[in-house]
Amino acid sequence: MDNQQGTKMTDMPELTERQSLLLKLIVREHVESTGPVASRTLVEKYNLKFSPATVRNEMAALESLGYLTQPHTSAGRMPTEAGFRYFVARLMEEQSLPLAEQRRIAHQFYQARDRIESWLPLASSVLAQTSGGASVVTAPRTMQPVYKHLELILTHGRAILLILVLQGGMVEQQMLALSEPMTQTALREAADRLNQIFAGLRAADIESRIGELPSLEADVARLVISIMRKSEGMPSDEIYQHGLSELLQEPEFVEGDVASTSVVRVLEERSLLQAVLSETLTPAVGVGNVCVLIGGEGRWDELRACSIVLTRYGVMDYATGALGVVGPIRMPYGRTISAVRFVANILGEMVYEMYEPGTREPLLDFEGQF
Amino acid sequence: MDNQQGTKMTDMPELTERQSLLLKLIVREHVESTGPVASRTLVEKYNLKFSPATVRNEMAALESLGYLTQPHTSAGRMPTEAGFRYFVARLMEEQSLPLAEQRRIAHQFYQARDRIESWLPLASSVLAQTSGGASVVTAPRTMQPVYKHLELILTHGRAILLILVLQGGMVEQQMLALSEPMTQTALREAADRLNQIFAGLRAADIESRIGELPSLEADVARLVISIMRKSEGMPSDEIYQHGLSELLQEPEFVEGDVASTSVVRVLEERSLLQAVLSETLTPAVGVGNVCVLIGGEGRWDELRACSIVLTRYGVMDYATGALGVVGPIRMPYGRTISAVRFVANILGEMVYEMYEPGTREPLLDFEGQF
DNA sequence: TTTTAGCACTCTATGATTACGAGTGCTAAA
DNA sequence: TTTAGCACTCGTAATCATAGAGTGCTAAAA
Repeated sequence: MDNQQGTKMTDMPELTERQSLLLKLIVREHVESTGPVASRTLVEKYNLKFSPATVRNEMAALESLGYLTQPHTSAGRMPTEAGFRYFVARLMEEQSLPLAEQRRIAHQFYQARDRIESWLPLASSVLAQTSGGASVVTAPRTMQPVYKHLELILTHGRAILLILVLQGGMVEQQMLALSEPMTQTALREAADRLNQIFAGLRAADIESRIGELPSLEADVARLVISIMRKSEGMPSDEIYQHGLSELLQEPEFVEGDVASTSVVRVLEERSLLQAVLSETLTPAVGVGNVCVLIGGEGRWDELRACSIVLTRYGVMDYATGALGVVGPIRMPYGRTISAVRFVANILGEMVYEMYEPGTREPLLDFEGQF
Repeated sequence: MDNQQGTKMTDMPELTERQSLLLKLIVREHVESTGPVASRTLVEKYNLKFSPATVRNEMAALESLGYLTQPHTSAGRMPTEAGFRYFVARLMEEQSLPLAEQRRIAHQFYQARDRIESWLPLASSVLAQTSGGASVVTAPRTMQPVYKHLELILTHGRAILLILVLQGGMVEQQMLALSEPMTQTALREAADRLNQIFAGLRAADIESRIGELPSLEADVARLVISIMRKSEGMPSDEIYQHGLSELLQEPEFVEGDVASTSVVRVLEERSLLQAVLSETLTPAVGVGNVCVLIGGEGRWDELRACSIVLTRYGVMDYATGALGVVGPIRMPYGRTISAVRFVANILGEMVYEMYEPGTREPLLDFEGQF
């Protein structure tokens, strides 16, 4: 199970069992306390069978392996990014959400089932609350968009508003300018003709039939194709987020320093966010697979101070979006990963019902649950 | 000209000419320097005809009127919120944007004219850059929405996706559940019938004709009415913002304190933001009127640390949105107000062209300018 | 060979003390 | 009414001493 990305497992030296235990405890303790953790504290708090001195020796070993650091000579140790990575890859056990919380969340989604437009904001707010970090949710996009309906609306002289409805109810709109003025009636007829020909087709199919069309329709068709193509590659730019203010209260961000500013910038600058989302998710991991980026992984400077837990949701090869949590590097990964996976599953289920309804057993039987 | 809201002008005691001058200079200086300003500094920097001692006397007077404060006994004075309010209402002169900047901005909008979906993000980013604060732009909403086109898409059993296109190209979507299953063809026919009857009508008109319809169509029509009604009152929940990270770098927010957190929360919590936007804008000020909220005006706790410069844009009684800048109380109001007004004008122009094209002289002749 | 007790050492955090300087308020004279 | 002069206040920065937390090392114990 390779839920790490960009880090080869083989890079990681083996640890003895005791070292593993200690690293695990140090991470746990550090996540709780925020600060460096001391040998004595560990021994006392976890009733270890060996002495602080032994712990110190092991700590020194873990430090020379690059998994721990000291802020200064006479402080305790805290995990490095590599330490967290090792932890996530090898030591962490997933902490699934308490059943009561799962039910509460499922119930919220159940109640929102008819209001499509509220799905993503809900997912975002649930994720933020559950994880304590800032959540990010992108709208699902079809990998192979299917034409459903086109609407052409005259706005001004030769200016037209084009509204394209794709299978699954996604709506894209764009303006275009005609080479010569037309009446609304003529436009309507043109749209109807295109709708008859193109309904149910993909971009490639439409392209192959452009030759048959008169020039106006052909122009429109080309625009339609470009819109459909655009949605193939990138994640949607419809992005929902929540919980930034809570995130900024985390001790590592109160410094008002470069750290916090860069996090805000990541969440604000959509292009940057999209880059992270898409580059991470392109090497498609399977459904249910969650991807963890720790400290920007050396690739994103703005993320140096934080970690991201990400996954795709939706129906693979059909319509997927991304969904994740941004938090401090010192993050309760086990819990966050569960939360992300859980919300992704519910949301995926709802999207699935929407696309190819009633053909598979739901992961979560909403109706049965209440 | 009453561009202040919620503060009666008559509350404001008269100031002597010299006091006005000093308040003006103190505000200007404080905005520049961030800190309290000293009597000596003022005299030297602005070559005043009177001595620091005189300035101190006047300052004491202004302080007892409530327009100035001292952080501590031996510091200079800085304006209070009331001081800023007086400044904005009486002393400030608007500083219109440099012509070059106006041109640059107009050019950007001109280039984006065909991509409707980029208008608001562009407005938002321009506003943030120009003002140095965080910008907020809501999508325009029609006060009296006009039905244009309806689309019913079968998704699953009795579940339907309803897409409603309003005049001006606004698109609303919602799910609904039918009482009994139907085919896509039947739905299409129903939608076509409704489209024929309702095209060009308002909610009230539609309501009066519900009686004529068979039950399915009547159900759908009721939903359509509720959607149209919803858009009458509140500002759109489609909100664009930009520049938060820059705002958080302002000295009053680097403290990572309550102040900065509450600002982030305001911008994040849409319901709160909508409350501010709508309550402020309901007592409709005329086009071109800009509204200034200083320090939350005692009504919004979360805004205590900041000011908002807001205006409506669009076509009154037809389709309007809100647009504004959130910044520190210590804000260059003259400049910000100009920026807000300028962007609102351009955006209003574009919306106008879209709604009722070619019938009035454009405020900004895009094409002529390049 | 591994573990551990003991101790010296290092570094930070905290508080007290001091000195400095910026800016005012007041008074008395112009 | 204005202003020069001066005492006074208060915050900031620097310096210093101290306490305490935690380690690293050494030598003894297991």
